[in-house]
Amino acid sequence: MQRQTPQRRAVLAAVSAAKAPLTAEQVYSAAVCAFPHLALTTVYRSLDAYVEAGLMRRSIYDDGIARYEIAAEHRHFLTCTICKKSVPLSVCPFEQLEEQLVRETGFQISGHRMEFFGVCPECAGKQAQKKQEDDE
Amino acid sequence: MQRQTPQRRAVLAAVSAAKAPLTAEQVYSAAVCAFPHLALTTVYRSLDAYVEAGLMRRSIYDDGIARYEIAAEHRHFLTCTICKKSVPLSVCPFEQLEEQLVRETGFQISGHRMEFFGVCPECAGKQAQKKQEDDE
DNA sequence: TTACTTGCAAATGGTTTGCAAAGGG
DNA sequence: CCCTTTGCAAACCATTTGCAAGTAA
Repeated sequence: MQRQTPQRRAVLAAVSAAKAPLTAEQVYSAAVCAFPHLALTTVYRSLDAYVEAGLMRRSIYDDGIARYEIAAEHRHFLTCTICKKSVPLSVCPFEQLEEQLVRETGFQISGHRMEFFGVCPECAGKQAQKKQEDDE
Repeated sequence: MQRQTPQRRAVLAAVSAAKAPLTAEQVYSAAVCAFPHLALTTVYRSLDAYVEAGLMRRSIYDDGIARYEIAAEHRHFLTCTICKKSVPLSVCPFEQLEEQLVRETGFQISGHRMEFFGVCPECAGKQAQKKQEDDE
């Protein structure tokens, strides 16, 4: 993270504006409006630079695709295993647990990730509907 | 998961014997001894079949590579961000939190994943040592 | 017998890298 | 000016897929 460029500003703006973690492709789509000549490669390198600088966090989801978000925004999500929709959670009850882990393992804990998986109300409704149709 | 084959038995045995989640490559290495003509593709397909059947769980780590483990073994890990070593945790204090999430979101929760990141005692020691050398 | 499985080889696709040109400080 | 950054194209590499031959039930 040594230099400011319009490309990096566009990338940062895109990630900052998002209300959920974005894929590199999504960042590209959002940033290309602000900087039309942008290359996807540059998005990857800018994101890496921001992660390296500690400004963003990178998580690889179960689909194998990485998402990026502002590091300061410490959030957890509840993800529907059917439609992949994510609901951000407000709670993060782990400070206490982290202290305990430090005592037990000697690690200097720098972060954590937690994700719940399940079926959201809409998908559950559709499944029930489908099952009923199949039974007829 | 419709048929039993020596290949699948070898794959299941490898994952069962492991004390930590394995990559497909690692499963292959372990299973090839029991079944020398095994193909990596077959390992992937067998693992998929077991995951589909609910017998195994698949998680993609931050290096982008998937690990497989027996689904019944519900465990969390503490991972060193420097040497990547993982320490399995004994605790899983989330049943209560899951209930709360069901009430708040209406999701039918089927699972979760939680991972802590930090620096293990050895890496911290090496870092301190290196810093001291740099200062001289 | 007859689907399901396997092995091989090739394709896929998100991500990374080499290199010459562009541009920030 | 120097060194980082960019864009393009090509490489990477874990994983997936097509297909013909093999095999469990």
